[in-house]
Amino acid sequence: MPGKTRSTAVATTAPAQPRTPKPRADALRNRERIVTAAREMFVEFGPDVPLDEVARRAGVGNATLYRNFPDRAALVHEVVLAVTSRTTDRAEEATAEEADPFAALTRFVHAAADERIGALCPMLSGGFDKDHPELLAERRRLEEAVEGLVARAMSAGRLRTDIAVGDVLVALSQLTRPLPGIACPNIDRFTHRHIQLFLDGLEAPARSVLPGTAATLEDLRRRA
Amino acid sequence: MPGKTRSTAVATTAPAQPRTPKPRADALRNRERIVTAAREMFVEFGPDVPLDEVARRAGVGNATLYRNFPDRAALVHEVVLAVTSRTTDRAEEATAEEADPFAALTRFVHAAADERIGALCPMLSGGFDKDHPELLAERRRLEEAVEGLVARAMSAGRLRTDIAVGDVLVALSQLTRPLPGIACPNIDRFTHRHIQLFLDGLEAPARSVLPGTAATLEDLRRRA
Amino acid sequence: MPGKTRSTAVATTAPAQPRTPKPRADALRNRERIVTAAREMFVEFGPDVPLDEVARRAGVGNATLYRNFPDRAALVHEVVLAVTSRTTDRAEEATAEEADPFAALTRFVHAAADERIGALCPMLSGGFDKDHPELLAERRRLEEAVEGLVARAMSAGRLRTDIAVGDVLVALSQLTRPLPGIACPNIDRFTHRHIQLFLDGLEAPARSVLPGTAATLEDLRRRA
Amino acid sequence: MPGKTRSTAVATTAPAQPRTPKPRADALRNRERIVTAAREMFVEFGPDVPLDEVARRAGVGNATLYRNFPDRAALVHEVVLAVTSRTTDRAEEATAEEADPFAALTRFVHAAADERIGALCPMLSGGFDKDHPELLAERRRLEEAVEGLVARAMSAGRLRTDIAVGDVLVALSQLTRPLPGIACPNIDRFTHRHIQLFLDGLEAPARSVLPGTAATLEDLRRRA
DNA sequence: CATGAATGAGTGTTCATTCAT
DNA sequence: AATGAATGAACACTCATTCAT
Repeated sequence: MPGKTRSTAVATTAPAQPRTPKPRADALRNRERIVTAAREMFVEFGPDVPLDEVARRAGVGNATLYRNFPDRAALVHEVVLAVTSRTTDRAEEATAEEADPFAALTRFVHAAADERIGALCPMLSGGFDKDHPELLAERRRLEEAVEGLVARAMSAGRLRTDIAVGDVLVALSQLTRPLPGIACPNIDRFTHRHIQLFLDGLEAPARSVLPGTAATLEDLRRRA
Repeated sequence: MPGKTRSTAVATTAPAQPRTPKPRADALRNRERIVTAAREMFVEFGPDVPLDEVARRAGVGNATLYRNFPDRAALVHEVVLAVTSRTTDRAEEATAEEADPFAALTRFVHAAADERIGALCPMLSGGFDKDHPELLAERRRLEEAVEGLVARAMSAGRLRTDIAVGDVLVALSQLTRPLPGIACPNIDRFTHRHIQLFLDGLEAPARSVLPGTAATLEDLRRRA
Repeated sequence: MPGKTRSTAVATTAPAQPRTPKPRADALRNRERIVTAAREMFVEFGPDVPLDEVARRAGVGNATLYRNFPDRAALVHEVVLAVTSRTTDRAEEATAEEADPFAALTRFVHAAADERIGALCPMLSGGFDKDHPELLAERRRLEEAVEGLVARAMSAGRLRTDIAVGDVLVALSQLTRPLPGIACPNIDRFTHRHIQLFLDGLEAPARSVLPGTAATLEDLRRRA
Repeated sequence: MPGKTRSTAVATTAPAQPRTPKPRADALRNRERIVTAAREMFVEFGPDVPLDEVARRAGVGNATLYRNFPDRAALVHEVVLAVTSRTTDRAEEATAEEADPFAALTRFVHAAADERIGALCPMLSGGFDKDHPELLAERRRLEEAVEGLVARAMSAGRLRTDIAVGDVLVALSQLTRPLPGIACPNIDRFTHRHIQLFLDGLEAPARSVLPGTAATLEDLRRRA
């Protein structure tokens, strides 16, 4: 069921709240522009970009940004949510549209790179709540989707069996992680190569014995 | 000839220099402590740590740090140099001490991870001179050493032939790149797994056709 | 046409500029207060006063100062512009209102002292662009005005002919130059005496042969 | 009796002090070099030059400077003393060697400019004791010498009678005051012209009525 | 509701002065 | 006695966040 992209975060707690009269069209557009600008700039310059710059790129005043996201953590939260959601969409698409299980995994991995999943890494640093329920839910949705891809590929005997979804997602994130201040087009030239090499290493039969133990996404959260 | 670690930049090679009277023991020790502290903290918190914190960790006043390194760029420069040098040493050790070519490469890659080669990535962002002659020389030394490892493994038919030294070093750096604000021991639990998966993907015979073209270290420099 | 005081640099000449929406009243007032405070403090303590102190005297936060003037040079620039402009106004007033040519020059010279023209001297030292077009234009306006005063006095045979406008302005600036850290009222007690002595020396007929050659304002700029 | 230059400040209180064994030749030379360097750099860059730079120009370590002059005030004190003393020497020379009283005054004034008497102005700002007995004595010596020049020129009817020694010295100092950061040779091209104009204004008969009252050097001290 | 302006706290860097060799 | 190194306090400037229009 692909394409089930999350809607705005604040909107949906109770649908029948008379005190939030009307989310005014342009206000929503502003909010969206801010998130988009933030995602781009976090990718390009790291998660420490001056928020005033984000506001400028979004074409709004800085105070508008702060009205929508009370502090940097809130904005990071939203961007993480958005990237996770879009990545999950890619996983679901790959699941739905690729017949071959390993081809599905491969397609997802490269698509996730294009979604800048690597940008999540540096964003997880700062003091923002990685255990926020909303985030947890989204992460679980992602994990489930990728879990499906992994399980199917394993069942088909195409994937080595000593790895888990956490391994895929962490390595993938690291390999696609942007270098702050570096224009992205250039780095892409290499990342898809490296992702592919990594995929080749994931393929069955295993060519080595891996140290440590396979990782889930929750392991990752606990790492912090 | 392993272990040829670079000594400090200022250290006089010729003892008979009348104009550099005496490099005073404690001053050198201080300089060394600063570089060490900086390396640790750059790895742990990223290259934007307050220099005052670095000074505190090194146990010196902030001005002492500035006496030795006029600005942040100079300190980053020195740390990059140090990490590069130590990594090269590991490459030379592996070359000298491992008979099997692929085992040598494997040993080097894991050793480089322990040297935190990934810490170089975020350090390359800021405004510091990536083309400094000293750095260039050291980078060339590293490239040559790894080039040797790669060539030998290829000749032995153990390494796929559509990759180059740049692919190894970039992917390696990315995979071992620290998450700012995250204690390292935890991350290590995973990185060596992922490095190994990547190595498995490098092994001959190639399991896929790679997109793009193989990369040298100079390609990387030019990416910026 | 006296009294044509320069207005603020940003002030829009054409009222129909859609992209500079509204110069907000209080912001302009703040800007003006900063310039005034800076002028006073530069005169009193020299051009090296902590900008935080200037901000405090202006009754604004330091960041407000930096918002209006990105660095010290920008603030100096504005103050130099203001002092030059006000001095020019005095010259034009004297020209317009005094019938006797030498009386006009005399009046201007004493008025320029009261405008603290001497404060310009120390401000010309630091690294700020003395050739900025805006400054150049204003300096030319001043030079022209004083040139008029000098020429008229010379034509009337009241001024010795071996001097030029640069001599007047430089000597005047030097004689009225403030002593950093000294309250101004005291120094005034003497400066007008010395200015007068200098004027007496300027009067025709010349009582000596001057060394060197007469100076224009551009000579002065080139001195730096 | 010209040439009676003051000897070093600290040396001569009592010649037979057993606890100050021997002022070691090189130590004295160092002290002298420091004062000379300081005089030059105060003139060239103002009295705020980093003392480390002064030490470097003097060719000694910074600590040597601090051994001789416990703080900046002490160094300024010494330089003021030296300049005052040398200026006095010029006054005494002019008195002794010039027959014509006004020629003597003229010669002195130009000579004082060459001694950079103007450098005293900015040095009087900082927190240093202008009433130090040593300084007071030297200032009195200068005042007496110039008083003599002025009195003689007045008696001869060559000097207007509504001025005093303070007027001469203050205006002279101001007119020859260096612009920090500006090479001196250039400024000289103008100063001697302006001094001459001022002298012409001093000449009898007076061409105007001066405001305020004539000033002594002690008036100047009190200004602060 | 949206904005530009204001703010204070934080960081990089310099310098006068003291300390250890 | 002389030196290079060390230090903390000061200042310039930036940025997240709040306020007034």
